[in-house]
Amino acid sequence: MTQPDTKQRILAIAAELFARQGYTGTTIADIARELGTTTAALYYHFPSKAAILGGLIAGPLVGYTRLLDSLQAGEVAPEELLGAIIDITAESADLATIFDRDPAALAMIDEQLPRPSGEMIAQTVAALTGPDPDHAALIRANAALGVVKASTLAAVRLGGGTLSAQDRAEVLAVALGTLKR
Amino acid sequence: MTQPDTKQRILAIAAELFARQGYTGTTIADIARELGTTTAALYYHFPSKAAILGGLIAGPLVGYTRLLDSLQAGEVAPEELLGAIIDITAESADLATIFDRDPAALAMIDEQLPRPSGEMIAQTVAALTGPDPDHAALIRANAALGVVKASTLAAVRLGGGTLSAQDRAEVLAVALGTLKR
DNA sequence: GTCTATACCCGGATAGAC
DNA sequence: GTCTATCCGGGTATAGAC
Repeated sequence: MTQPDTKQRILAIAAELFARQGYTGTTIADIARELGTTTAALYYHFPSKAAILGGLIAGPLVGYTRLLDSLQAGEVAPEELLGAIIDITAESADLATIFDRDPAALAMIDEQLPRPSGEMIAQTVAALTGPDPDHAALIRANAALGVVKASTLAAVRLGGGTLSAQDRAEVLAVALGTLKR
Repeated sequence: MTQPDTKQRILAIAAELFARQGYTGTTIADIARELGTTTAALYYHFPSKAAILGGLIAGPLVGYTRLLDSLQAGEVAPEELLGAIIDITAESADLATIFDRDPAALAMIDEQLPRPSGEMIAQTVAALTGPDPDHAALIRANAALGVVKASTLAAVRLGGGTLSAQDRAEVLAVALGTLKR
């Protein structure tokens, strides 16, 4: 009930501004203004701008990492995998938008990640294609991820910030459809 | 046969660097270094960095504008429309990547466009859904465009820079599949 | 924890000689 | 058409008082 601490407020403000204006397009001064303080005050809570972004991804990242680890363990049905990615995307739509739109931001924190982002994507594609994929299989796996990203974000926008169960089912059905010939 | 004039070389270099590092992530100095001159020399050929980007889009833009105008005229089958977009995307894959990844770049030249980019996209979606679309139709139209973007670029990458007829057919089939329930 | 003030750097752009 | 030199603005980050 109490006012969330300053650190959390900063993260909330940053999430919104980064999503709206992009990471590089948002200045420390922008965040400070919204926060009602000066830029110097920000540096008491975070050592750098990159650290703020790092604080934003920390949460969703563990979820996605866990998901990828479960791929290692055994077979995961595409339905389950895509569904999970849809949920992660919807829950952190702001964040997905940031990285979708600002590769510089991604490059900036790529080294801080447990695994480089490119590897995580490759791993996801591999899980969707199965072993020894041909061109068509790769195209379809990429299509499925493209669908998930594009239409989940579109659906969240249409739903005013949330993904309805109906829309989720629709997105999932479409994404699964791309995998089948 | 002769060495392409400097203006064209600059555009070629910029296209590659913008695609690799993003628009904001590429400096005038980067381009000049690759060109083998200084930054000042660049400004003899182009009045600004934005003008270089403007020079890059000029070509593909007329193609896409023509396509949208043909939508106005009469009915265009989704197959034809999506096929055309696939071709435009493949032909200017670098460019597509730039705008895919750097909305700041898009905003920067949005005013120079004959129509704002958002309007062009809305028009494209509308052509795919038909009149009075419901949520599902909108999701599927966005999915189709997401497929076209993501998997055309993936296929071009796989093909070492070109889109084979086979891959084109595959992408188109997948994209069309998302529109049907 | 927050302020004022400022250092520092980097990127875009210009002036003017050659 | 290209150079050297430089300006200018903005953005990150720091120093040190309060």
